[in-house]
Amino acid sequence: MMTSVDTDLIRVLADPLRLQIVTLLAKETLCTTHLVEETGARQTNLSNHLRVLREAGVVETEPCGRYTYYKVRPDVIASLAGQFADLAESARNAADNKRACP
Amino acid sequence: MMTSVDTDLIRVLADPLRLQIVTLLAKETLCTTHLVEETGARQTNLSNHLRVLREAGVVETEPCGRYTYYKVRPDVIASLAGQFADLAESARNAADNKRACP
DNA sequence: CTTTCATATCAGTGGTGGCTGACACCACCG
DNA sequence: CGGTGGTGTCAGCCACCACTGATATGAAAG
Repeated sequence: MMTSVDTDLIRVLADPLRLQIVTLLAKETLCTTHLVEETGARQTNLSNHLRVLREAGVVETEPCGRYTYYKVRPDVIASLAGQFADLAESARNAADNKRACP
Repeated sequence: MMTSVDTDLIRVLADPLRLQIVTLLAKETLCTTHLVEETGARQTNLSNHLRVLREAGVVETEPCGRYTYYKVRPDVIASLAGQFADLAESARNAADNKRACP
């Protein structure tokens, strides 16, 4: 039981556009051009967010000619899911574990 | 397979202090005074964050005399864990699902 | 080699959100 | 009842982050 969630990772995913990117990449591997079409955001904006996701280890790149493909790393997302699952499990057990009034 | 995560809920948990509050409350039910001692933050600051957590449905209050006890709602955290688990599952299946270059 | 296109990087800027101090409210206790 | 202590609310300030435009890089096409 760890009951400690990686704050930095959550902060990375807390942005609407970044979460949309991850959701899209979770369905299929895409390159930046596809993401521009899907999200409607500017290329520069997407590139910045992709850099954040890359540095956080959420996505990984795969050059293909002059295109760059992005894919999510499932283990990172699964790890986060596990951390929240542990937190929920801990919360269930702590329901009647109440500290006395001071 | 939903593959859509609640952005607002993540944004609520993306704050370090709020996540610390949730982590503490996942271990035992506490009142505001305890949280002030544990986190070292000002009472006003904590009250503001607790309001955000309350409005997001992450925690619920239980008045006890002139104290107010807070506890986390495990099902909310569990739901979030499930959403991330679905996302990770979707990402695993999408590993070789690559869209053609434009 | 030059052009073109995809992508990344950088500096500047505006808006959102967190922290704080002052104040209001409510429950206990003398 | 009045005092005390716990808690919530509000307005203001400040910092951080997302978005943008300009620019650099790098690879294919002609």
